[in-house]
Amino acid sequence: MDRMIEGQDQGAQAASFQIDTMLRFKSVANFAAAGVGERSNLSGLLQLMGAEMSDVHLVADTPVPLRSLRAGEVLFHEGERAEAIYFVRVGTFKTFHTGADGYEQVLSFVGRAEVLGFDAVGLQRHPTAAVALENSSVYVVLMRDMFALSQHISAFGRVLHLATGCALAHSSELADMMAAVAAEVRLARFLVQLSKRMAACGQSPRRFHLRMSRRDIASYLGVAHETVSRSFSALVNWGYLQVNIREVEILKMDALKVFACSTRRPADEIGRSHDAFLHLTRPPVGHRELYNASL
Amino acid sequence: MDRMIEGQDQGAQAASFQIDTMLRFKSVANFAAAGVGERSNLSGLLQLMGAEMSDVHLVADTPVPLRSLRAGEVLFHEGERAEAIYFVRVGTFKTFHTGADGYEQVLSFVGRAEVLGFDAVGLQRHPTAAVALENSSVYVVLMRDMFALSQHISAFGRVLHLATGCALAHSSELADMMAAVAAEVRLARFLVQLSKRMAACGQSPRRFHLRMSRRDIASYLGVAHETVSRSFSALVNWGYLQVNIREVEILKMDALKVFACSTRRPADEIGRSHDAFLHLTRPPVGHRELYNASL
DNA sequence: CGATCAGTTGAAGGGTCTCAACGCGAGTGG
DNA sequence: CCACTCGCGTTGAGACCCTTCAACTGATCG
Repeated sequence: MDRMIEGQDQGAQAASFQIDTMLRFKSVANFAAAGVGERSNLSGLLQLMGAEMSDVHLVADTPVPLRSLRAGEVLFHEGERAEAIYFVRVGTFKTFHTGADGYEQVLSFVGRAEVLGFDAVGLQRHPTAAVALENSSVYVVLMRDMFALSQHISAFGRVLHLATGCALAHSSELADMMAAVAAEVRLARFLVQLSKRMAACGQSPRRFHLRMSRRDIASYLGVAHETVSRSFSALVNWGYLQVNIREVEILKMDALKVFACSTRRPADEIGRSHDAFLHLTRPPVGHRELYNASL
Repeated sequence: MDRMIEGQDQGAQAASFQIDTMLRFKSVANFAAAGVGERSNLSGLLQLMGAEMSDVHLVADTPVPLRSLRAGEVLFHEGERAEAIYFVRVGTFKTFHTGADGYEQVLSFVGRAEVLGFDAVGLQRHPTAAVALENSSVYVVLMRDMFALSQHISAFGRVLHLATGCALAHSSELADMMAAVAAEVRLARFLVQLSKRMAACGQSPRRFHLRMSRRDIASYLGVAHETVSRSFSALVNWGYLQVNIREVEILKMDALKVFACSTRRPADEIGRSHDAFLHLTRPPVGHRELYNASL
């Protein structure tokens, strides 16, 4: 709403956009000197993001730097000047916002073939931080190259739009998560969402390994980490899944999904199936009727 | 419905209460400058979004359809086929997701010069619905035109990227909102955020009119609507602001911002300790280090 | 082997949800 | 014009889930 374009290269502007893309990639050398490891090219990025092969071969030789991170390493800090956006090639990240009192609010978990740092576009600085949860590597696309690339290479423009659209959709899932008042429901939704994303990556949707700690999950879901632990125990007791520290196996996927759909009850809907007596560690479905809409 | 152009010109307000909405729009400087005269071409859109004039004049004659909506009217339904993205020219919208049981989760409030419906890019259908909270109008950019426009017209590409980046940043603010467990803090953050956005639109950040109902706010904040009401009362009692139904006036902006920063735990202690109302420096009881995770 | 951290579980207290009731304004139709 | 309805907003009271503090286990590490 205020300043927009002036951030990256206001002097350049329209004229610079006519410059050949390859020329602008001189900056790659600088980046490599700054500690970026091996180099890859645009075709790899586009394939990763699922672009059509017919589009890919045209631009196969455009270089794109790559950056590898160890578990716990920081990709970018909060408030840092935003110099690039990133596409996750392998690994997992968490993005978070640190409050004035030091409270760490996890905002998203980002996996393979997803974008990182795009929310810095339009601001000069990253509004969030990102750290690797495991050994990972990302494609690095400099901000000043982004506009040119998306204009000159249609495949990249499409990929970028798709990825940001998905990122936007993901962030609304976070709201869905927190919308559920009951902590067990939040956790169930989290697991269902995770399961879907595992499936999308070609991995098993029923049995997977959590990359994030209980504290991260707790922050993401907006509850205390003890509550996450208790919720895991509850879901196990009810037979939905099996848990061993960070190994999760979903035993009854359909039932879990149904359970995950329970939301705060709308004001106009009145649950009549009231049974005040079964409220202790019991039925997998239908317990705590107060929060479940009668199905 | 009592809708008014809140903000800097209180004098003109009282008189314009009874005047037809459209007439009032013409009388306000902002709208007059933006050109209410149905200039439905790309240059209007780009100006709205803050693009540089040097970029705008080059493409001034590309037509872009416009759509007007009355208060309560639906822009697009959830699950509907996504055919376009929208840029808000005038008015306010809410986007929301309807659960299987009918619970309506509000995901965002979208105002002037912001994007709507971009999360549908990549999916064929809108993952969320959008309805107008007041009489509004939007620029309509068809999906099939979007790629071409952003490739051939650099200004549009920039504007699109910036807008989506802002949308992403906004959605993370929602998480910040829900992260604060205390309901009063959530509401305080909501008001602070709203205040900033009003200021960004050139309107008064201290006194404004809420376009959304208590229920919408409640859904957005993830609490019951009664709790929102109680939280308003609490903030008023503590002297932070004055409220009359949907009219809000912030009395102590700095104190409110400080209060909004408190995470987790009794908003009580902070709010009630205003014996000496010079209580600006408040380390919010930092005993929440437990939530800091590894780095 | 202490030290530290992640994860689990228990007990107590408090904040929020739900269920009520009430006042208020707008739209409606007799 | 007025009674009526309906939705919005407020407030009170009780139930209950979550937070907090605490202790305990097991794993990793120097």
